[in-house]
Amino acid sequence: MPRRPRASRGGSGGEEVKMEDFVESMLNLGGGGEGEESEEGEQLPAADATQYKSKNLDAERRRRGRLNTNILKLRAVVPNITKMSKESTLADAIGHIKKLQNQVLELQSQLADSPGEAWEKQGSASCSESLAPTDNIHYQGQVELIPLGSCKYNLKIFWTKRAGLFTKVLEALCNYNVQVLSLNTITYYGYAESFFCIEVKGEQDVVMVELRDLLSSIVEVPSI
Amino acid sequence: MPRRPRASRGGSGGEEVKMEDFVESMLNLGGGGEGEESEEGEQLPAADATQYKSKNLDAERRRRGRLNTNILKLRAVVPNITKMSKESTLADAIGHIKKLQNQVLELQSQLADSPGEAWEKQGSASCSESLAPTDNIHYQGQVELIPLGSCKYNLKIFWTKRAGLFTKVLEALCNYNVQVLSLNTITYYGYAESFFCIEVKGEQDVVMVELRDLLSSIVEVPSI
DNA sequence: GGCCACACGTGAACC
DNA sequence: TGGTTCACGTGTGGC
Repeated sequence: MPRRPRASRGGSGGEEVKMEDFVESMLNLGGGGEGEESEEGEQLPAADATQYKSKNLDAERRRRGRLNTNILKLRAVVPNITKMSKESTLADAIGHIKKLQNQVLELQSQLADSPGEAWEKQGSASCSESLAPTDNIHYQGQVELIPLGSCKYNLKIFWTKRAGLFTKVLEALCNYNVQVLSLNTITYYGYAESFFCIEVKGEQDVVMVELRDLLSSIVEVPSI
Repeated sequence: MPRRPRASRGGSGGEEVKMEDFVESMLNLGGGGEGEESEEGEQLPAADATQYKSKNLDAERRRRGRLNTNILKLRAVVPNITKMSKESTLADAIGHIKKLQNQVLELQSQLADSPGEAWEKQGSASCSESLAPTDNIHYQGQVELIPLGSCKYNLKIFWTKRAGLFTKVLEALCNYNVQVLSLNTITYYGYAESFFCIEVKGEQDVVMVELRDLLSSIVEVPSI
């Protein structure tokens, strides 16, 4: 029963070919080499010796091909692959995403020239320029999250006042198990700017970027 | 043939459970429901009617479980998932990794370019300083609730800063379905005073006094 | 020969 | 209704 030949996993003899959707090319065998291995024909008493392909045989083949192609592409963008297997490829991708997100956060904080100790000293005058570091994502820097120390962050939010908006921000902070160490809010006509000094307890891992994006989606002006 | 039930993909009725290696828990069925469907026993002429589990049945089950767990974890760290499917999850992860890498590159270049340029970036400058404390406010009525109009109140809270205290206040406000219209907080060494302008939605009935008492019990100093 | 990772075909559930 | 996605059990090749 000639199965599809395996793609010679790297393992010890690391080949590291620039494999790019070559799986698709492997699927081009069409309907050529079919109709053999006539054994145990039991399902239907039709005269043909073939296996009565089960309605979605090639569709499933194609789906598997696409999935494997995506895994290969994923393996191509992740720098350090530990083991040449699907499972570890996914695990490495997860770790890489987390590392990249933390790196972005750290770089943004460095770029924002955060006067960290001035803010941590609660009570002293604090002056900050809320600047949009990069208009990288769709929101224009209305939320900034700047790491301070171990689990502490400065959180700056600039918004236009709307009904129930601050409540949603509070709910988001509650849901992410965030302790608010201090908060300063200034409000002027129609606008408000809040400066949180927050602390997170457990594995903050990557959830801080999630929290930042969530807050951004909350305070961003609704698309007119 | 009772297969494993499917995990009710999000799609329209999005549930968004915090799924974390719940796949592993689903794999704990062990070797319980086996031994049925005795049809076409052709492989070995043993007397038992069971299917002669092919030596690596549960190993394969475990492998599938690990792989699905990793896909779920991957879906957890990627912010915007388009479709709740394995293939698009991997595709989104690939796109997200590429975007993050470009973002890191851009941030690094911006950081390396001119360190003093951050001040010239666009953005509304804001400056806030906390007031000098007039250290004569020792009123033990730490919570004041002043009705303003229909459903609006002024809420003044004075407290000594403690860990997690403000979070509890926020939770209390959330639980009482309170909309925060505006908030000003001033903090000085060890103390903070917050001025909420809040609004309650539905039948506020008597709950406002409940809320005030709850807040008082939260912010009151622990009896030494 | 056991273990591990994989590809395969298939029934079933969901649009 | 098909089309699509999924889990399942199994065969097989490489350590």
